[in-house]
Formats: sequence, structure tokens, C-alpha cells
Amino acid sequence: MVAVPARVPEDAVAGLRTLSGRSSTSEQAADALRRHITEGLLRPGAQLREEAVAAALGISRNTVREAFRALSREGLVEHTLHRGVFVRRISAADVVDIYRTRRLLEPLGLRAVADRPRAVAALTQTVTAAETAARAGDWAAVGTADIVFHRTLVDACGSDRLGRLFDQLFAELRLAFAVIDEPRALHEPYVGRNGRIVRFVAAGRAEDACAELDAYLRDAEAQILAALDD
Amino acid sequence: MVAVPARVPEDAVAGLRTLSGRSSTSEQAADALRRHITEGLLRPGAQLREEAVAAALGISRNTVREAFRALSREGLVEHTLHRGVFVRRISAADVVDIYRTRRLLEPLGLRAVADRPRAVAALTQTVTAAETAARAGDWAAVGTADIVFHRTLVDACGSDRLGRLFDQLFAELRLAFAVIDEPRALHEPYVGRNGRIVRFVAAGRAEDACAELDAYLRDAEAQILAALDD
DNA sequence: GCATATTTGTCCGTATGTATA
DNA sequence: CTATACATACGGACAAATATG
Repeated sequence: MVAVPARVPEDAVAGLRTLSGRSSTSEQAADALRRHITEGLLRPGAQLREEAVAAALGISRNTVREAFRALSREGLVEHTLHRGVFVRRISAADVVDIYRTRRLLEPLGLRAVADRPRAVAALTQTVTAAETAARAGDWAAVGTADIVFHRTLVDACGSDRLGRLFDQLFAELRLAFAVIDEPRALHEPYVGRNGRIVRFVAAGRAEDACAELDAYLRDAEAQILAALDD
Repeated sequence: MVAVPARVPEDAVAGLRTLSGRSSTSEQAADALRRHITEGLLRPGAQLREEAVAAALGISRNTVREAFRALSREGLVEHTLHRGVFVRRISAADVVDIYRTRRLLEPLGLRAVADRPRAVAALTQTVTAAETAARAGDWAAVGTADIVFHRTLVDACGSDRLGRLFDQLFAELRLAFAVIDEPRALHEPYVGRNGRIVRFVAAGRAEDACAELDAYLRDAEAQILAALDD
């Protein structure tokens, strides 16, 4: 048989789940690849070879290529002509822009939350979940709770399009997280800070909450940028 | 030969320009379709039949399908399983959400502009261009100048991702504009209002500028919603 | 730098299923 | 209900670009 060329391991794509459902095959393929990427099973920079993906999913190359086009528009993969498709590598400039965007938008959500007791309750709940997960040492769950916290903030703006922008933005951030091997150092500090934010809001001190949020975002940005240098 | 079925006229796609360049064929096809849609040559609701598009562009159906997947992610077309691809129809709910988003984000840009004389100059220039076009009766150019004005606002935020969100959002708005047959009634009122906004900013009255911007956005939303009811 | 192998890009033909007149 | 047009999906083919030894 053929010697495995393996610039990238042949089984990088082996665990893709079997497809089933009533959406189109290419959409199911895109879903499977999306899950694999966001769960960190496919690392940034890894190449997705058409034939390997097609074989792993039991579908044709043409259908795989359709899935690639969709994922490319989502920013999860990069397409280079005649070279192929690779899991997106997030640059330092991307991180800077992502956090600039967050610092602009999340305060809008925070001020919207201030008027809504139910939103404050939802935020409190995610902080509690994060604290529980942190005590259990489940840093992946802590990271998820952090994302839910900030997504809840944005949701309070009431704009679907802003919500979708943030989903995409968080998907990119996950790609940056994937490069960091220390989930604890990454997520632990922010459990307490989210708690402070929500307590400020609950106390009606919206400006203090915004200041804390801004500090949180600046520190998180600096931490990821530092981790990206290696 | 085959009788033309023509739920949609066969030549709806006939004017697609010939492809050429150094990007992939499917990307060039997507570009050509994107231009046709944003320029209003392909109306919302029109079906893009694979074979017709492939024939018009002189490419294969597989390649057309790849282009469709990309355009679908951009929100320019809608994909319905086993029915095909249609130019996106913007709903009233979409319009409401789009303007909600604009009312959240554009004030951020307006406050950022206030500190930058060069940005104020750029805004002034687009207003002048709009006034010139209005005197000439070129309402398409007036519409373009309006878009440039508000895009300049958002640009002042300094976030690429916000800029891209707005590009997409304006692309959707163009789909809504395509349903309106009176370009003059649509664009004329806003030439003067953009002028007021920029004069407030130049005078250091940022809050007055924001109030005028908010009123502008509410009126524009109401006008489009009214036109959409028919 | 060159020859070769691999992979992508693109096309075609075709079979099957689905929605609509 | 049937017929038809169309989308879905596959597999094979070949050229062109890229990677490899």
C-alpha cells in the first residue's frame, strides 16, 4: 500500500462521527468538522485533506468541498488555492481586534442588563456554575461558563445580529485557547471577576461594573497575547 | 428542445460577466453572483437554478454549488433542501433587528469620531458628495454616499470585525431597498440629516449628534417597514 | 534544480430522491 | 396521482499546482 505521507497524521480526522439526519450531507459534514475544531480535536494549522475527510465520513469529495466553502466563510478554516484547507490560525492582530470589539460591545449589554432583574439572575447563575466547576477542577466547564456569562451580556442587547457576531467571535477565541495548554491558568482568574461584575450590577453600580468588565477584558487579552508568543 | 419552465425567467442570470482572474472558479462565480444581487439585477425571491447559472458562467454545476454554499453563509441567498437557492427575502423582523443593531453601534462610532478631526472631514466630504448627487438627481449615488457616511462612522470604532458586520448588514439592507421602487423618496430625506449630524459633531455637540442619528435611524426603519407592507 | 508523487481544481455522466404542476 | 423538472450526491477522469525525494 501507500506509505502514509503524514505531514499531518492520517487519523486526525478519523473520529468524525457518522452522519445522519435530514439536513444536506454537506451541512452535516460541516457540523461534524465544526464540532471537531471547536472541541480542539483538530488543532489550528492542521490540514484537512479532501480525500481523508471524504473517506472518514463516507461521502464524496465534491460534498466535502461544499462543506469546506461554508466553514471557510465562518472563519473556522482557511482556504489556500491549490494548497488546501487548514484549521484557522488566530494571529495576535486577530486577538487584539477581537478584544477591541468585545470592549466596545459588552458594556452595551451590561448597561442593558442593569434594568432587568431576570438577566441579572441569569448572570448570577452562570457565576455560580463557574464556581462549582472551579472547585471540581473542571476547567473546561469553567471556560464554558465564562463564555455563557459574556454571551448572556450580549444577549441583553436584544440584537440577533450582535449575538451571532459574538458566537463567531467566541468560536475564533476557542481557536486561540486551543494553543494554550494550561486551562486552569487561563480560566481560573476570571471566575471571581465575573462575580464582581454581577455584584456591582446587582447593587446598581453600573459604572463600576463596566470598569471591572473593561479591566477583565484587557487582562484576558494580555494573557492570550503572551501565550501566543512561543 | 425543452420548453422554458420559467417560474423565474431563464435570462435572469444571463448577464453574468465572464470569469477571469487568479482566484478559484467558485470564488469568481460567487463574486459575479454577489455583484448581480447587490446591484439589484437579481431580485429577492428569484431562484438561482444550478444549471442556468452554470451555463451562464460556462462552468460546471459542482463549482456553482460551491459558490452557493459560500453565498448562503453570507446571507445573500437562502438554501432550501431539495428546492434550491433563492435570493434572500428580507423580512420585517430582519429590518427591525438590523436597525436595532445600527442604533446600538453607530453611536459608538459617532463618539469615536468626535475626537478625530480627520474623521469629521471624511464625513463632511461624503455629505458634500451626497448633496452634489442629489442636485444631479442621481439617487443611486445618493444611496451610496449614505452608506459610505455610516460605514465611516463605524470605521471610527477601529474594529475590523464591527466593520465586516456592517458590510454584511448593509448588504442585507440593499436587499430590502431592492423592493422599493422610489429611490428618491428613500434617500433624499437623509442627505440633510447626515449634514446635521456632522455639523453637530464638528461643533463638539456629540450628544445632539447622537440624538439626531437615533432619530434618523428610527425614521429610516419606519420608512422601510412601511414600504415592505405590500 | 529536477523528476516524481501527491493533492487540489474542475469537469462530466449518472443515479436517486424530492417537490410541484 | 402521475409526470416532470430539479436538486442531491456519487465516482471517475484529467489538468494544473504543489510538495517530496
